[in-house]
Amino acid sequence: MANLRKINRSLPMQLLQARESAMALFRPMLRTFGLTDQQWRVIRVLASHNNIEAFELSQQSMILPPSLTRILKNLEEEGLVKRHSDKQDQRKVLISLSAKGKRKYQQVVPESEKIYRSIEKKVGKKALDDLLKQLVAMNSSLGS
Amino acid sequence: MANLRKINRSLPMQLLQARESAMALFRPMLRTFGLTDQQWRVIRVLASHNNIEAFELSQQSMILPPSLTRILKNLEEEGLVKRHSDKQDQRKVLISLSAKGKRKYQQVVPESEKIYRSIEKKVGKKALDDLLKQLVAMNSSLGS
DNA sequence: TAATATTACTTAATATATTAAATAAATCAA
DNA sequence: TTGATTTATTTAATATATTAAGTAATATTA
Repeated sequence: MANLRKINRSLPMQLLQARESAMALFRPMLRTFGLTDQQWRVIRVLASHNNIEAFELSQQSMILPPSLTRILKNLEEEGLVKRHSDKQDQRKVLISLSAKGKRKYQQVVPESEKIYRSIEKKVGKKALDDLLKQLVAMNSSLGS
Repeated sequence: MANLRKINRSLPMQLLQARESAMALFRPMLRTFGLTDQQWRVIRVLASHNNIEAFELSQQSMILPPSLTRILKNLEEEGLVKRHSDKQDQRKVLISLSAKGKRKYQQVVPESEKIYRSIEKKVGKKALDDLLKQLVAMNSSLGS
């Protein structure tokens, strides 16, 4: 049967595998803090914004709005985030980290940095920087 | 508050975004064939193996066994794949494409190639080749 | 300004992801 | 050869992904 390019030369597949390789190093640490990958993405974005709109948060954390709705509900129940409705525009929901959420973030940061540095060590700092640059370039040329 | 590296310099985040940028180009085409991303990954692996073990298929398609179980169940109900149990080792399940599955694959291949070439054009063939090489290198140095 | 359209989010329905536990067949060790 | 262990897969439970449809508030326009 005529074949498509070998799967190991498929860009989306290699990206998926690369992401898995990387996340596999972070995941056990996140789990010890009781966080899923997605929850950590959300908390991380929130840590650099006080009061961000749900739509913005959705974009920056790469989580679609319906998923975000449930993730925020769970994070709110755990007391890590707070939701307020925008006074100017009652359709909008503004989200921020609670004090507890900020503490959680501060706890995770150094562990995350450790792992990031171990990746830099394995892959090589230059190779990693190059890769990041290429990914950024590709993302912009694919019009993300 | 002390911050982690900017999220746009995070490797896992860039990989996620890059994959999304790429898949966004394939997804509408796959949907016109009634296929999810994962179903297509499975079919694609099956197309280059006649009779593959579930575990091997899981590895090559980057889908964990519990997800694969359901995906195969759905593909089987649609008549695209067949399952047999291994005569030598009754624990194993061997999977293959049906004639209908092969036809589906043959229909998708040229459309997929078109999209791949359009990506090559946007990103540049050399840049794309370099990126793939770096991803392969990273995957092996992270011991995937 | 009333009808329409748009925006921002949520709900619903189905598919997949993740972790743990269960099952059944094969292998190993005493 | 039997009992314990390992292997290959499935089931279960909960979380997230995706698409479509729904809701309420805001903006537009005739």
